[in-house]
Amino acid sequence: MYTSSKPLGLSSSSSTYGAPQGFGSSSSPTSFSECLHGSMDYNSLAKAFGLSPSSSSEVFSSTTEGDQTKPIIEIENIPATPNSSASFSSCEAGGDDEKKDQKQQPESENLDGEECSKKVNNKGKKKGEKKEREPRFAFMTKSEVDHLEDGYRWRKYGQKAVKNSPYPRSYYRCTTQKCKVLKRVERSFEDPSTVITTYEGQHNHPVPTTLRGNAAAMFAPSILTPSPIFGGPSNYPHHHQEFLFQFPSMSNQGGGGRGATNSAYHHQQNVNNPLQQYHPHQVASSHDYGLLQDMFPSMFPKQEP
DNA sequence: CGGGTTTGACCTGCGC
DNA sequence: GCGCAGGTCAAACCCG
Repeated sequence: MYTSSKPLGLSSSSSTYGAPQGFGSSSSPTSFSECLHGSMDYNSLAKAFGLSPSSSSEVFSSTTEGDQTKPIIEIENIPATPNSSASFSSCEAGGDDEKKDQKQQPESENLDGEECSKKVNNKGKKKGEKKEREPRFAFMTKSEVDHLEDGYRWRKYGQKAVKNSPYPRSYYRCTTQKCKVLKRVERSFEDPSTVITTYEGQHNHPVPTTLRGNAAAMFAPSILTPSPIFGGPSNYPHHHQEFLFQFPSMSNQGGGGRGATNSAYHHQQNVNNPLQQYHPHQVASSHDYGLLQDMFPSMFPKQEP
């Protein structure tokens, strides 16, 4: 079981987030990647997944036992800092970080030469500048490889051993200039076959088209489009990945709470096409369905009256 | 040679 | 205040 026994401890005080467009404008994004690069703001994401911006870390997960397909995704809500207001406005995000940054500003300005070279952290930072924390969301993926192709190009900038885990955590940042999206990848110590990927921020550019192996085409559309990729050997030319959105508490919105798994959905469904788990006729209330229609029109077609 | 990875050092936040 | 753990930096290294 993939539960919240290992809280990811995500936190966020969002600031500049793109105008909420949601998933469902007429030019509906159809890929997970689009979600990542800013077609969807965090609030919409949170809302769509039944998350409350003011709630603490919520983890939703499940697995389908007894089948080769054991896809898991966790969408986590990243709350604003406890002391800040519940909104995700840019103003409120600034207040908190402001303090941090002043604190983060030692006497480096007086350092010269070699001394300065040791204070690597003070480079390019001036008083009053703040390090903005972007909203994050995380998901778990069954994969044999740590770094999942998501259509974007990433550059690894660090790796750290994780406490209580034999697996290190890797830190990536988008290689596109001016794109500040970060990504952390770690393997679950509870289930080594599960990779936990955390995205922070939104891409401000389209998915690169000239990727090695055309990963963008390979990965992105497959997430939200029911396709043979689920449940079959399939379109993954390079490695094996299994993937599934796990919508939290669709028919019990707000009742789940931290770490509550939507166990009502995670079994007895068509494991060969996990996406069908979330077919509206089966799981979603009308209200949720509306949200889902907005989010994933391809998955939740409009119902004729 | 340019771009990506590795890795040790450093910084910060947080709990005690 | 101290220690720990997470996060970031950047030099060194690797590779195509």
